[in-house]
Amino acid sequence: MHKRPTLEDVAFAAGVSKTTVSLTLSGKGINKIPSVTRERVLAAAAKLQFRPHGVARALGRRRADVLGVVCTLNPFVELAHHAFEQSLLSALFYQTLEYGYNPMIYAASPISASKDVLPRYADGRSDAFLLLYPEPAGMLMTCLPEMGMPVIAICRQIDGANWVDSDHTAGIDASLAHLAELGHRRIAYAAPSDVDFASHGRVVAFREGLLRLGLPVREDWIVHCDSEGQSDESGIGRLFSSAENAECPTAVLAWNDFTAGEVYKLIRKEGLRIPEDVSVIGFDDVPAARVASPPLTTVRQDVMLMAKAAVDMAMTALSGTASSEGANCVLCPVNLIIRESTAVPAA
Amino acid sequence: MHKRPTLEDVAFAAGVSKTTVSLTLSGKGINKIPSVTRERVLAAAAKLQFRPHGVARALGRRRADVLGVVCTLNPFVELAHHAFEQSLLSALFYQTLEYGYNPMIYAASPISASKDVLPRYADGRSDAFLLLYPEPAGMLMTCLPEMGMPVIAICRQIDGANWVDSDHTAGIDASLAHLAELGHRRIAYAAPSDVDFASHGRVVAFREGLLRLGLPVREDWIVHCDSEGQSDESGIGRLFSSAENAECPTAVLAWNDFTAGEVYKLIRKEGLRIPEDVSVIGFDDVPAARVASPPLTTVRQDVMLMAKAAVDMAMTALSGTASSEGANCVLCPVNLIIRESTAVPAA
DNA sequence: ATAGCTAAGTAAACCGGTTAACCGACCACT
DNA sequence: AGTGGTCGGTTAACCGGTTTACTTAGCTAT
Repeated sequence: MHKRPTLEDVAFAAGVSKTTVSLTLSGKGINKIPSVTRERVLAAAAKLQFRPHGVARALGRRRADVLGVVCTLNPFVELAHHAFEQSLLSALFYQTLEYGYNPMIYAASPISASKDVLPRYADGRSDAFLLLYPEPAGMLMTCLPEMGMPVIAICRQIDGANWVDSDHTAGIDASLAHLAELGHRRIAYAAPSDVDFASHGRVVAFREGLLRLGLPVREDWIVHCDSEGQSDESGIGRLFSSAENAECPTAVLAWNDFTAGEVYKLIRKEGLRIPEDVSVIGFDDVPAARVASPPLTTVRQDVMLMAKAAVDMAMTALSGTASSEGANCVLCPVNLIIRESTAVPAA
Repeated sequence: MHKRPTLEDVAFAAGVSKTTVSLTLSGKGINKIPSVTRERVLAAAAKLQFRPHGVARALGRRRADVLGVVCTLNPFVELAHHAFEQSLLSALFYQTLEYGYNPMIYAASPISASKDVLPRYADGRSDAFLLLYPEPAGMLMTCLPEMGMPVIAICRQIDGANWVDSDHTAGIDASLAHLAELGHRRIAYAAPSDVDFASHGRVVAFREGLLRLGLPVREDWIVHCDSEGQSDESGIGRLFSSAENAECPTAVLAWNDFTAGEVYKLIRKEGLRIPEDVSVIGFDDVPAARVASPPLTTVRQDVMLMAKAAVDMAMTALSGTASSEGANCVLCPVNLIIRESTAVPAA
């Protein structure tokens, strides 16, 4: 465990200068360093077990070969809520490594609210940033680009910025089309209470989709649905406790698979069956969707595709062709995975 | 987007030397720099929006404040298989960030087989490494410590090394005790075919646990069970196709929750019900276990606890107190989560 | 008066690479 | 003989911090 050898040690051992060693090992000296010297250097490097020091390298090249990945890591929220985000993270890691870069994790909120922590981000240790679910007007989305840091927003569409997202509208449309084809005409939407009904893409798409199908949009059927307990009053149970059965929805689109799980519970609490009485469709296609009972029909987001798009985008931005000025956007296709939570509605 | 200010710029603006600025900003100059100078420096730094360059800092201090996390990221394996690993990763990230360190991701196999990529690891960009499921005799486990890199093995108990793992034996014992209490006496074990029955802790604990309970160990009831399709011949189905019903197991311990899902399918293929005919217990408690049908009784590994132990261990190793020589080991407690996949066996 | 100490700060080396600029030798050509 | 070009390197600056060793002024103690 003696001190690690440096470029200079190798240079001395090979009887050449640091420059020659650097050029040889980096491959930049091709057609400048004759092979006889090359061999000498290589032999010396091998004998000393030389390994370039990554930090020094990064400093000299002004490039770290690292992609920052900013995400929310909250220990108080059940990990189950984050199954999709975790899959996406894994996919991002995979794609980043494919390019020979290493992903480095940064925490998003609530720290990012403070201006003091920004130095921890744009400090040269990462060449670009991938932001998962960034606040559109947040510190990071505004400050990092200002400092010349390429930034890619993931799962959030931000005007004027680079972003990658799934085509939520297509997913909702496919869900509605599937339900319509089965014969459903009374369709509700359930989302957690922190989702803004007025603005979010999925809810907007839901309304527009209904209209396009010639179905009425009932605002009282767009409801909040949180984890068990607090959902009774404002929640979904009310939809099905209507006196006249003809007034109940026959299908529910859920915000995501986790919400769909809550919907399952609440529907059953009303004594109804899935899918005989009510059909349910989720979003994301997390692993649990497949093993739910009944297996959940859901819109699958292709995390590997999204990850590849995001990392590609970062690499393009880093390659520094001036074209990197215009914002790049990618809307990834989604797939409706039809399982057993959807069926023809009861007569 | 003009060039980022450096220490020297701040020094010039404040009319002092680089050293003074560095000392002031790092806090090391306390009781050396009078507050009047301090204020001048701070004001200059604020005006210029100075942010120390992390890479330069790391080079100078010979410490990067980064923890390397080495894990397997294989795009060809369904992400569903990795739910537990993903949760553990998230927990590791969280705990690492808590210490003001950033996690950096490295790929494990199959790359790690080659000696050429080691430079990418021990190159000064990470101060220590957390290895998820490392090969006990692999390149990383042997080489990194040799180079003076602290290494923590996670989910794998390696002699002479630092490691953190769950108490698998306790988990198996709790499972067996639960089944025994319900009245089960014929218990099988199912694991994927890449698990070595002879050596792995869980299987060993299974055998020993049966003996301790006075139950017979039937090697033909310790079976392989892979994803659908290839499991028919060597698999679990055979256990239940025995002519005499009295010869069938009444309960199955599964390698993990994913395997338990396969077991569910195969048991049902034989026309048996869970838990009425056969009880099933998993391991890990991934999100899907809760929503399975029936909800799976399983041994929960406390990922946050494991992560904290691992990161603590890394920090201790980095703090450099000589005591870091002896290997540290932590066996984390687990909890049997009793749901609805276990019941009294049929008479 | 002078050695000795402290407070306040600085110069310069250092970390370990990358890279721009330069240099000497040798050869070819005019 | 002089000019220019290529080959095969080298020197030294640089990246942006940290840290060691040293300085200088002012004060005290003897």
